[in-house]
Amino acid sequence: MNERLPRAFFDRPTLRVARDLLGSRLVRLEGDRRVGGTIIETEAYVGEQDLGCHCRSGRTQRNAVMYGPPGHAYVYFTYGMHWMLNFVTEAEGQPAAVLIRAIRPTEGLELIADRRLPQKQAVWTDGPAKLCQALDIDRHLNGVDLCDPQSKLWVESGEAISDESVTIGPRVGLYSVPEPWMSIAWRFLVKEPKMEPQSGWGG
DNA sequence: AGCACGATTAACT
DNA sequence: GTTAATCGTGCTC
Repeated sequence: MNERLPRAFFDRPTLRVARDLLGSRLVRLEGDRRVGGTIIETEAYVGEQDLGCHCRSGRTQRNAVMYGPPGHAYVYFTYGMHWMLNFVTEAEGQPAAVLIRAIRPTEGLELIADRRLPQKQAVWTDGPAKLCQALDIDRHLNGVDLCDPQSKLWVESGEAISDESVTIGPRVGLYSVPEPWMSIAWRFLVKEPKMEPQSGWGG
């Protein structure tokens, strides 16, 4: 089960891709060392009509990757210090992507520790900027083709996640976005005993 | 050219 | 629960 997910996986409705990414494995190759983990939280950002999406004002230099073909990485910078990793979905010309919000680290823990200590392991990769720091993901990976056998970032199939194990809710961090986009339930989260969701999810 | 703000995090009280 | 950190981006003048 070490094969990259094919472009057809990403060339589908964004909500389905976001749901199906749960349980799959994010892999980053540093030299000959694998670093990564199981995807446990995602969010969907779908098209120019989605006022929470970076494409709400049309195509710009920053969001251009989202308008390209599916299966590419859209990596952007925010809050003056943080990087975010997304996967482009749907057909070329149709801007949409899935934000990777959290993974459970499984490979390359020593490399992750180098970049995340002195934080505790439980919080090494439980946020979108944290996992980018842990996997050393920044502007250099923007636009990378996840389906190119040569690229150093990709996704592999992993464990199956049943619907009973998935929590669905509103996307995080959209404060001044009009409804229904602020509250629409486009966030997908694996229920895990170990990694408790953030506030507002009182299970 | 200037400005307000952001798909967040970590360290506070 | 609150807030500083920190700068690229997109919008307004």
